[in-house]
Amino acid sequence: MKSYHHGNLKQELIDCACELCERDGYTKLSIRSLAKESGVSQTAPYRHFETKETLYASVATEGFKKLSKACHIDANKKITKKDLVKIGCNYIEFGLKNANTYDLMFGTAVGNFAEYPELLESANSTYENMRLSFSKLASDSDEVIAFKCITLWSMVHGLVGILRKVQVVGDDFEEGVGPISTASVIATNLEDHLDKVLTGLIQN
Amino acid sequence: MKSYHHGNLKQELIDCACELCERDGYTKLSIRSLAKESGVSQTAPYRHFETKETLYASVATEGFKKLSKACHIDANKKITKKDLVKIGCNYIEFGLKNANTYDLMFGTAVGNFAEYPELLESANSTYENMRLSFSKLASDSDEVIAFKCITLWSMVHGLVGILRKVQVVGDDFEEGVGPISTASVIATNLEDHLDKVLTGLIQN
DNA sequence: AATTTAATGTTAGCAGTGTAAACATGATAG
DNA sequence: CTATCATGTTTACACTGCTAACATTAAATT
Repeated sequence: MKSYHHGNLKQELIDCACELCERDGYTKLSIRSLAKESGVSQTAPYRHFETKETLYASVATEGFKKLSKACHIDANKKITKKDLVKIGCNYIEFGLKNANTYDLMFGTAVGNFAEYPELLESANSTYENMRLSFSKLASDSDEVIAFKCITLWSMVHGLVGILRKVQVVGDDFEEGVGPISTASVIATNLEDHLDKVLTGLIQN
Repeated sequence: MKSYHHGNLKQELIDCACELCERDGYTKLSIRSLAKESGVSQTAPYRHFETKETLYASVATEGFKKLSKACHIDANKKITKKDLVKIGCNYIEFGLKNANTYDLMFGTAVGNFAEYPELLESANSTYENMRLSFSKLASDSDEVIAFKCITLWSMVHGLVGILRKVQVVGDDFEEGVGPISTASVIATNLEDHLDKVLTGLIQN
């Protein structure tokens, strides 16, 4: 004897969308199938999400919260280079393990973050977290800190993209020198790799 | 008096798709609208592209050819660090100026490159180009060369992603330290930035 | 040269999508 | 108790990818 009003539809839709997005990719997600999954009429979701993009924004927001948590470091203790390497590793791990959600967060599915305050907030806070960690590593100027932060971010972001893509590019054309084996070497030695690059970054 | 057979439909569809993809993003592209644009019936494209993904693959292939050209360096002359910086800059410029096509090339729209030989070929050749340039810079082992190549690639790939994304994240929350202004500093000093990172990379 | 075959195009139609409009229900505020 | 408003439903439209059956014409075979 189900009641006319669902009671918790919005949250249930978001949760369900997060799962399906991660499982099948956001392109496979449809509002209608989502509604059916929650046992509700096809257009019920529109009472909670103006458009599909709004739903995407909610999923992306959840994603940034998780990413933020994965890259968070205890603010009290002293920060070392090793900690930043850890942050980078955790970031990459998140990107690889939540690849489909990551696409939603950094792709073009959500056009303008500014239209979704919660998304903007969660994305900015992810950045701010990383920035704070850098600020505790050395007594650089704010500009230098921000610069290093963006550099690390683009580095790990790029690695997520390339490590994923390379799996899909097919076999190596030369033994041990092709992109796949090289990428897998990097992937299995992520810490070393990030350490090297960070060392160069920090000392300049 | 148009004839029943178009004569050059496949190429015209690809050209048109490339334009529309770049203008509106590949998600806005539909086979039907593409057919209409070429003055042909809705299902005519299916004689040349098994599925929409096949069409995507063709557009992506064109993209890699252009990227390859943009990152190509005369094989005869001696290669210096400056040349590699130039390659990186050209890569990033391509990614920013052809953002929507770039999404198609590096996103998940085309699942498995191996299913599309031409795409695989053009993507691998882009990598191979970059690898060759590195091999002429110093007498490293093949493994080291490949490693440096993947590292540069992921670096510039990441910068493309972050530089684009940051435009969308909204205003800085602190004067001059937010991601936007920092990213724009990097963007307007790309050469310096890449030079710094490459220096660290090459010397280790 | 005539005829078969294969490539390329069309028509009709299915199942699925996002979304808007009009209406129904029921929780809550007055 | 009643009016309001958030939430859900029904219906409908225009669009999509794609398939099957059929039409036309270019190319290959006899």
